Amino acid sequence: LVTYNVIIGGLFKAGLVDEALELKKSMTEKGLDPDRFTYSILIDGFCKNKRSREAKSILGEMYGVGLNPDHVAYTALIDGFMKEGDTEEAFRIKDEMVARGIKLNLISYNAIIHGLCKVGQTEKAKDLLGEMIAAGVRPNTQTYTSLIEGYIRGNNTNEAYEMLVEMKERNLEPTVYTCGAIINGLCRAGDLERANFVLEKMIAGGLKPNVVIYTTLIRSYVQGGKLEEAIDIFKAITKKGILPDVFCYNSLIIGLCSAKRMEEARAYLLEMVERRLKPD
RNA sequence: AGCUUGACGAGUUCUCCU
Repeated sequence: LVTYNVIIGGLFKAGLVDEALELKKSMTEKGLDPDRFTYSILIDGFCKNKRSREAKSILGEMYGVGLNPDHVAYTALIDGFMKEGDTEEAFRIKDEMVARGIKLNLISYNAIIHGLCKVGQTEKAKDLLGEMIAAGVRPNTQTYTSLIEGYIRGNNTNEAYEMLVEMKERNLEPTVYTCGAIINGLCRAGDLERANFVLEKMIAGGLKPNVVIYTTLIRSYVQGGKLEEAIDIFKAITKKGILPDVFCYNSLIIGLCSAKRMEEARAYLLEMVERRLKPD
């Protein structure tokens, strides 16, 4: 049974939905009944393949065979609808879950909060933060990072800062992700000065900026027409041993191309191929 | 030394600026 579950999960991850369902059918034919894990894998599998509707019908099937979906099954489904942008349906599932006496945990709340922040409903996400705290579920760094990102994307710097403060009050330390979200927000607001300030702060605080952070800055310099600075960062990080990824190369190449510096752009293209990166 | 069948795992590029 465990073997089947693992393989079904693997097929879903590879996008082979039909094959996964085939395998589920054949296990039933062999007299092996899918268990609660199998069903959660199916639900999550459909969701990850953007087929949350079908995932929901699996939930019905579970009840049909007398298995009670647990918080994992419900959370997977909620996350699926959230990722498809159907927040209404996600909330209906959440209500159903609560009505059946299943409590939301940290992961469930994070899925909802992250989804809301992504679609710009950060205020509603903040309400859920309140709800989870009231329910005795402790938010973690990831919870606050989602909220900070949401506020910063909505140009609500004050609220974003407020979240950062609240996070620290709970003894939660910002991570590279948190700083990345903040730097990205500042860059998009055109405030490179403060973005660099945050960068300094994070280094001073013992966090190591990664390619993602530097790509954010490179892109921002490129957009601001400061191509030389962008190239400098690129060279500096390569020297530090940080390997530029496709995103990073693309950002720089875009800058060079718009400045009609095609020779250099071509050189970077060759360099990325040499590094076994696949230009997209 | 081994994150050991299932859920959030978060931040960065482009698609001619909608």
